[in-house]
Amino acid sequence: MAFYTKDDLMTMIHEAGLRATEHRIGVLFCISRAKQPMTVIELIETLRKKYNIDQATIYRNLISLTETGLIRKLDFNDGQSFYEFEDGRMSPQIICRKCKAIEKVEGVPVDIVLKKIIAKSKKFKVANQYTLQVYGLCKLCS
Amino acid sequence: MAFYTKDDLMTMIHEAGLRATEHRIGVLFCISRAKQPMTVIELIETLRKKYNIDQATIYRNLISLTETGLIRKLDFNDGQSFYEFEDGRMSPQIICRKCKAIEKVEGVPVDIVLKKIIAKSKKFKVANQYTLQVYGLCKLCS
DNA sequence: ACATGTTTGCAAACGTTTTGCAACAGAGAA
DNA sequence: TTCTCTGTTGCAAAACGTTTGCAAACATGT
Repeated sequence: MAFYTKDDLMTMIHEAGLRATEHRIGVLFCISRAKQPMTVIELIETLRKKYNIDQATIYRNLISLTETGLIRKLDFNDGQSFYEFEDGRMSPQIICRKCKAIEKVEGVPVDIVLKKIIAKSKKFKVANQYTLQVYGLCKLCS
Repeated sequence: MAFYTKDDLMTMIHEAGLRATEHRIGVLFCISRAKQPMTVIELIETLRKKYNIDQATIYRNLISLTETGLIRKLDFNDGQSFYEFEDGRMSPQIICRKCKAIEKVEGVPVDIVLKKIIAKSKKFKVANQYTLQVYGLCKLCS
């Protein structure tokens, strides 16, 4: 897990073609230091306390940071949206049905399956992103 | 793709421990005959026209039918919820970023990857469901 | 420091989903 | 068939997460 300084993030934001405002850096910093993908609710609560950022600003920053590829949006099947720092490596996640804990499982060769899916598909011949979510009960809840 | 009569569906609903009301059968029938997973908006529109069902009733039926495992809820990363008939076989889907077309790709051995994920996981040892969504551009849009 | 276009806060609007309640209807028993 | 009990429905209102319009504030390049 990367551990960027605010200066690092500022540079990334500039390179993405956005202005490095205090609030935008704050949003990105918060997401980059989170141990798990964060819900919008968590982000609003945290950022309002820490930097007194308006929720509209947070939503707008989540959009701009997602569009420029600095963060990634995740949707699980419960209506909530999660955001995580974009580290360039997409990985499958396991989600606990009970406590909603999310574990990112790295180092699993998903590409092979993706290729098979595209090969079997009738309507697609190119695909560049995926989400693989596994649902179960974590050791603490089972 | 299964092709159930309303009587079939009535039996399924009974076996799920729910009352087979005209409206609940209607909702399940509509979903079971759909060629693609349907959005809630589509369902509300269709069912209001066809059976004059209130939207609150539709939402409540989607919940009860999902809870009893007769239908399945799908979330893609665009905020909309989709529902499809539960045929017991979970399959990966490819979604077109542009036209939002969904193709269900059957016959791909995903289980192998799932086992690897669980094997690598630190917090989980059991998992029973997954969603695998691949994003790209379909042949018509690319 | 200035000029430019971006970003922000506020409040209001928006679309989807949920709720409370009284009326209704399905399923089993009499 | 009729009765009874409980699950289900319609309606309207509320709740919820997200988006918008606008004027003020700000970041960046000159």
